[in-house]
Amino acid sequence: MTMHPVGGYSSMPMHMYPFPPGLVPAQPLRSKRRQVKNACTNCQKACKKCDDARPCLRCVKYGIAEECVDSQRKERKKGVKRGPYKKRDGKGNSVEQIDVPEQTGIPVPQGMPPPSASPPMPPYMAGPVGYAPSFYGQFPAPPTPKPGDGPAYYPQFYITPVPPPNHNGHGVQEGEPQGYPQPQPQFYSATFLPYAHQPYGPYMMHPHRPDGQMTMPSPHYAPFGPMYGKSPSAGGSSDSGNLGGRAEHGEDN
DNA sequence: AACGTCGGACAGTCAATACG
DNA sequence: GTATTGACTGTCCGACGTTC
Repeated sequence: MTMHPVGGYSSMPMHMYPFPPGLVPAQPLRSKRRQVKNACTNCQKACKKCDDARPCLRCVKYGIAEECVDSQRKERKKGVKRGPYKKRDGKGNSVEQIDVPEQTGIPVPQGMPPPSASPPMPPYMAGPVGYAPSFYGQFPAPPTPKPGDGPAYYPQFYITPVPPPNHNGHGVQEGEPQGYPQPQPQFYSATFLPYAHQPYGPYMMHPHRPDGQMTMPSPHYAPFGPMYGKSPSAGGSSDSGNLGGRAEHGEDN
C-alpha cells in the first residue's frame, strides 16, 4: 500500500491519501496542510494535530480517550463592513493566474486539487498496511459521521494471530464502563486501506470484531458510543484534566 | 526520548460584495 | 440568483523547554 498526502480520508493521518496501485505518482508531491473541521479540546489546547475520529489518535495515545470531545466553535461576527473588492475582469473571471504545479508539470484540470505532495512517511505509516498495531490500531475508529460529511470510510480489519478472545468471557459487569477492551497481546486491530490486498500470512483478517460487533462504518460509532461516553469529569466544556494547561489562545467575546 | 508549551503560519469558513 | 472576495477564526507545525 502506498500512501500519499492529500487528505480526504477522514480520520486518516491528515496528509495521507491512498492511491490505487499503478496510480502512484512517480515522485513525491507536496500537499498543503489539511485540517480537521473540529479538533478535540485536548488537541486544541495542546495545539496538536487532531483527527475526525473520537477519540482521536492523540487522545487514544495518551489514554484520555474519554475526554476526547469536540471543541466548541464560537460564532462568527456578523455585520462586519467589507472593503471594496477587487474588480474581476470583463468576462467574469477573477484577475488571477491559475497555479501550475511546478513539481510535476502535469496539467491539473480546473476544479480538481492538484496532486499533492508527499512528506516523509510518518513512522506509524511505515510498512505495508496502515498504522502499526501498537499505535492507532488498538482502537478501531470509524470517524463520527457528521451531517454534510462525505462517507468517511474507515475500513477496519482485525489481525488475530490467535483465535480471538471471547470478549464475553471477560465478563463486563453491569454498571462497569463497557470500555473497549484493553489492547491485548493476542488481539490487534489495524486499519487497512481499501486497496490493500493483504497476504494472510500468519494473520487472519476479518471485518468484524472478535466480539461480534461490526467494524465497518457505523453511523453511531458503536465501539465508542456507550463505551467512551462522557465521564462525569468530562462534563461538556470542562478544561480540567486535559492535556496542556495552556490558556485559550483568544478571548471569548 | 517523551512530553508540554506556545508563536505564528497556514487553512477553512462564510458574510459581504460583485456580477449576470 | 450565483460567484467571488477576503476578514475572521481555528488548526497545528515546529522550535524550544521541561521532565523522566
